[in-house]
Amino acid sequence: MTGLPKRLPTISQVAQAAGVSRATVSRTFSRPDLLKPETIKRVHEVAEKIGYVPNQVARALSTGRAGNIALVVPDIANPFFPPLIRAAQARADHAGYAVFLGDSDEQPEREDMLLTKMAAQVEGFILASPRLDEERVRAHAARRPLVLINRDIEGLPRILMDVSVGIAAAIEHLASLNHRHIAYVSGPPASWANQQRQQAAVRTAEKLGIHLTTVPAYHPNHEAGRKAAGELAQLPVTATIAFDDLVAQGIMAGLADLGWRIPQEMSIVGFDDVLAATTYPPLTTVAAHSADAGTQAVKLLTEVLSRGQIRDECIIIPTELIVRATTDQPTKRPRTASAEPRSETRTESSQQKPKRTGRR
Amino acid sequence: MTGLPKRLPTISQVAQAAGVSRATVSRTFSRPDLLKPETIKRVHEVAEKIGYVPNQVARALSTGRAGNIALVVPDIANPFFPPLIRAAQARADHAGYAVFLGDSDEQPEREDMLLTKMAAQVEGFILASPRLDEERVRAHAARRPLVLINRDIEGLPRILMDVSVGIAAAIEHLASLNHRHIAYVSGPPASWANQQRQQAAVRTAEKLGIHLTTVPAYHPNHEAGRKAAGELAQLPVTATIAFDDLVAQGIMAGLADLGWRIPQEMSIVGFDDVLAATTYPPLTTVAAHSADAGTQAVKLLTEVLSRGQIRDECIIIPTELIVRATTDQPTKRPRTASAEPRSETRTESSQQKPKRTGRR
DNA sequence: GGCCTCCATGTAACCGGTTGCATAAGGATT
DNA sequence: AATCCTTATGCAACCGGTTACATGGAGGCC
Repeated sequence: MTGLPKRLPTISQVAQAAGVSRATVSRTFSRPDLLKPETIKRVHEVAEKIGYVPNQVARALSTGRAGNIALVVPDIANPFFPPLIRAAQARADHAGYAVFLGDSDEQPEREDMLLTKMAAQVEGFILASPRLDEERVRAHAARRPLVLINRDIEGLPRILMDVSVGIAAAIEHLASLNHRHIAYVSGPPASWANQQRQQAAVRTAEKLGIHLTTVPAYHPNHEAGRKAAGELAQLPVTATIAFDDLVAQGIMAGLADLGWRIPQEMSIVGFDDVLAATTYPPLTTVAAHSADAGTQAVKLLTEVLSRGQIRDECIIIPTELIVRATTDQPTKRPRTASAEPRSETRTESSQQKPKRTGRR
Repeated sequence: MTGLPKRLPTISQVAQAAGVSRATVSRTFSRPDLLKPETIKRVHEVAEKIGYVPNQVARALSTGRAGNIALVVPDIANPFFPPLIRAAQARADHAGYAVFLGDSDEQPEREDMLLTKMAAQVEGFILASPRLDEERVRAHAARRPLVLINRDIEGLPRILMDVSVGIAAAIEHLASLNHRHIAYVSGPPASWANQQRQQAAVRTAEKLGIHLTTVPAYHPNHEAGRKAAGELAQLPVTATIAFDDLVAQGIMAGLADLGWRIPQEMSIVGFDDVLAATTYPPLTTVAAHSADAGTQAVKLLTEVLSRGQIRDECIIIPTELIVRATTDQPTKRPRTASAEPRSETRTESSQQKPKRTGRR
């Protein structure tokens, strides 16, 4: 048990020890071009010895530039975000900014609170998949430059993902494999991302003359997918597109519990490509390139910060189908008469299979 | 394209508009007990109208208390950390602190840099699984209170996981299922966590008279596990304990590629319980309760901050075996003569199975 | 009524940097 | 030698809060 660390060394201490003014020490670290090389050297030596590092807080107060940007996400634990966060950090670092990360826990009020508290400590905001209503987002954008990811609010710079390309590719891929009736397992109905994906799916299916049934999953996680599997098993579909990879993985587990083989008895397509290569079998999915979104957001924000102008820019990140091992031609189910109408029969048969009972 | 947001409203503007001094406005937000209720009300109204929020940066400069704590992790994308981060945030929030998150990308130098840059903006540090050498860690601890997670440096407050209990339980569990020869697939040899786990495994195996073989995986990820699976398949082991869940999942995928059935032909135990319920079959694992570690770390740090004393405290978080569906009694492999010596034969036979060829 | 206390608020210094302006020294120009 | 320019550095105000201390008015007490 010891006392707390004393205060950090200050510019005054360095100035005194080096026999120069505070201004000179300050310039050593911010505008060395104004000083004699030997002065710089001396100050650096003294600073090193004392353990002085410029105080970012004081610097922020006097310059108004904190050297930080805020990145707010709804849930760090959702695997969609970590790659985005890493990429954002890397890019921010590159531009001399540190990233202040906030997790809103999916709650709009927490999002609001975080933005308010952070406002003075950061130069700008990046809001990923914000849950806040448009009016509040605009209010925050009026205080600090703000870039949106996965949310389309006119007049604000934003990074969007063009889901339609990827979804269309996925459905075309399934169609070419001879699937004629597929399901879309949705995410949170209120989510902007879900609306985009669902609409794109409906539109493409219509165009290709494919029968599409929507099954709700509400929460975008494994468990919801697992539950949805039960419902899927009763539908006459041979392929499923899930809201995201987590849901897809849950569906795979749920169907496996019912004894279904993938992709033979059900083709599965995920979305986001965040788990993709780690599932078994490796998941066919629509890659959303979330890391790119993080990079682009920071790039856009730092441009706004340095140019002093807000650009009503909208950067679209293309999505892309990645075919792995969960999609294949539909096969007639060996255990039910192939042409037999549907659900009841199929459900029964799948329930006859021995069910795994690992505890959860 | 519009101009940047103007400066944030300041205390002076509020003071002027409310007809009081700056001190009074300040007290409205920090020591309201000193003021008349009606004054508070008036100031609040004015502040609300102007959109004033106390500037954390200025406050930090004058009080020396930033209201932030730093949490540095080696890799956000490793699923071990997000739950820890969330829990830490929640607890910090509770205590009135915001969390400044840094990702060191597993690089000691980045870790060093982050801590240096953040020093003035935070009141204390939490270092999760730090890669920095002990001397540097001590140097940072001398500047700001610091709590370690998963690293045992004497004299510093730290949160450790008692891996031995969980590992012992895992091996006893396997022993009781009649496994006599098991493998430990290690993580990074230099990692403190890996050393702990490996030692515990060796010790327990010895005590129970179980034959333990170590297989290196170097990187703690899915791919490394997948590679290790090839090696495992050639060993006469019937069960495997992996460095973490990611590696375990990779092993499962790798073995599945070779046509092995789990748990019938190989029992698998993971570590950390970060994926556990989402794999298929659900993974038996040693839960490390990483979220608890986050909570405890923040709790310890805030205590240190408010008591003004550093406690050389070491909080041990117990680990616990969670049995799911990847462990069972070893069965004789149906495709090889059960008593037959080993590897070559077994390897051949597994390669006869049709191999899945999803592209990666 | 005079004095003391207490309460609510104002005054001004301070936190640790940055930066516009002033100044001094040295060199070049004429 | 006087003037001017350039370069290197110091001086002091400022960023937006906090807080020790000062002040003034109201109420209590003898």
